Amino acid sequence: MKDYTPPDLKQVELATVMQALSEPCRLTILRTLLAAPDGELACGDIPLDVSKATRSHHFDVLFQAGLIAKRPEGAKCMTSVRRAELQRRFPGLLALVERES
Amino acid sequence: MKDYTPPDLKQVELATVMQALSEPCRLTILRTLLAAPDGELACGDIPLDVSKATRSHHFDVLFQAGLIAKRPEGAKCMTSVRRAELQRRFPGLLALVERES
DNA sequence: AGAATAGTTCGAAAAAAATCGAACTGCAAT
DNA sequence: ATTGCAGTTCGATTTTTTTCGAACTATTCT
Repeated sequence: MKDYTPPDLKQVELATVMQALSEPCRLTILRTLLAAPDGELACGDIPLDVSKATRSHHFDVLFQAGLIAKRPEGAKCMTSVRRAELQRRFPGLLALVERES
Repeated sequence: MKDYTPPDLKQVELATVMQALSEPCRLTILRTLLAAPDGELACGDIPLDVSKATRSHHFDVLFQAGLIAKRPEGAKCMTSVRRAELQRRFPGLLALVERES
C-alpha cells in the first residue's frame, strides 16, 4: 500500500465514480463496508470470488474514484467508505448503493 | 429503430445503470434531455463529437439501461429521460446527473 | 420516382478494463 | 532469522467497450 492519501473529491468526476460503481464486485465491497459494524474492514475480510490480484485492483479503482479510504493496521489494510465527504460531493449516491439488494 | 419497448426497470441492475452513466457522451445526452424545454429531443439534435454510428450506440446503451425512452416521429427518433420511473427505481439518481456541470 | 434526411446495423479495429499467476514488500509472531 | 500473513506490482491474456465507415431501412420532400 504505497499511498494512503485519497484523491480530493472536488477533482473527481461523476463519470469516474459511476465507472467505479459499474462492477458487481465493487458494489459488494461498498455494501459490505457500509453494513460493517464499525464501518471498516480489512481488504481481505470481504468475500469475493476473485484472485488476490483482482481484489487488490478493485480496491484501487474504488480508492482512485474517491469512494474509499485506506488505513494501515499492522500488515493489514483497513478500508472504509468516505461517507460524509461523498454525501457532500455526490448527495444521495451512497443511499442508492445501499438501497439495492 | 427496431423496438421502442423499453426494458422493465425492475429488471435493470444498478451496475448496468452505473455503467451507462460512466461515459461523458452519455452524461451529456442525459443532461441535454433533462434541460430540454419539452423534455424530449431527436437523437441527432444533441451535439456530440462522435460519428453517427457511435452516437447511435450511445443512445442504445442508455436505452438498454432503462434511462431513456424512444418515440418515432416521422423519420426522426424522439428521446426522453424516463424521469418518473427512474425516480421510483433509483431515487436521487437523476438529481446527481443534473447537479453536475 | 428520385433525392435528402434520420437513424440503424454490420464488420472490423482500437482502446480500455478485468483477470490471473508469480514475484515482490512490509509487518508480525515464532 | 525464518516463516507466515496481507496486500501490491508486474506482465500477459482475455473480455468488454468504444469507435468508425459503409451499407442499409424508413420517412419525407420535391
